Amino acid sequence: MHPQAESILTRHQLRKTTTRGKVLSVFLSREEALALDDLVLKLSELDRVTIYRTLVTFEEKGIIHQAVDGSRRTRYAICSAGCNESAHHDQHAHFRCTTCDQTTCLQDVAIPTLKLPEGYQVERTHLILSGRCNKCKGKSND
Amino acid sequence: MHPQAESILTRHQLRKTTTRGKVLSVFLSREEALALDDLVLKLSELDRVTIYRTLVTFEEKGIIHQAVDGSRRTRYAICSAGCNESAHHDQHAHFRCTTCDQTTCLQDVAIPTLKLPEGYQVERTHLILSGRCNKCKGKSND
DNA sequence: CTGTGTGCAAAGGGTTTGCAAGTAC
DNA sequence: GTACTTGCAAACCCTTTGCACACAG
Repeated sequence: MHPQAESILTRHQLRKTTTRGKVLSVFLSREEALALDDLVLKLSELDRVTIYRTLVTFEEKGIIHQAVDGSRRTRYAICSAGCNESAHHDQHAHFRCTTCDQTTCLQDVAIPTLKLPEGYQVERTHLILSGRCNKCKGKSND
Repeated sequence: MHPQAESILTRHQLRKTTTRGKVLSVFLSREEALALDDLVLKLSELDRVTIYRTLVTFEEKGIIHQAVDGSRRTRYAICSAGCNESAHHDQHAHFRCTTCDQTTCLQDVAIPTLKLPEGYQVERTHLILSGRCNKCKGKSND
């Protein structure tokens, strides 16, 4: 198992299983928000539901968090060092390509501080840009 | 039929049916982004699929647009005067209450202009605040 | 009268749960 | 050995499509 993956599992008091190691490695290797299907595709030897439950566990432990991207699928991104079960530091925007349906973390686009309206207790903020990514720019609209 | 609803249907060259009148009235009466279920609940005399298709038609004509809110349901909000089939002016944030699952249009919270990263062709921007609304603030976490 | 709209039935796509066998510790 | 994990089957929720009847223009 990837040493970084192992250390994450230890830190969060989770058993070091092959499945968890593999799922974590995928998250560690890319700056993308991944949907269940993405993982199933990359880890075809694993059962879909097992991956699903691994994601649920990781989310509960604060290892990953959901990244709202305006698509129908639930996507997850790995938490930064500052995240834990109760608080997440994911204050950057996400870009969703409507052509290839890939969601990228835009680490450089911070979510600006907003004048919050009264009467709302805001817990999370999501900033989503959607359109076409570099790869899909040239493609036709079909 | 609500005169404003009638004028909207005329303007978009749609037949003035009872269903469309009723659906439009609901949108005109509130500053909320509505999911199919919300409409089915309020218009229980109408068929679910009929309402669904009405929403599809309205969206195609640029009468309503989808409001991304991070929930599983597709929600729609009525377009402002400046909207049409191809361009939407929905540059305000949305607040989603994770307790009552209601989504409000925050007309006063404009989406700030962002320094867009290179290589992305951005078409739409969504800003979502989630947490608890005024009504749900006091409620327990269960 | 003709083409659009509506209702009912059923299929699709993604997520979630139940249960028994397998594995970390 | 025991509690946690995994795999397979199936339920669920919401959205979408097919088809026949109803209605606006």
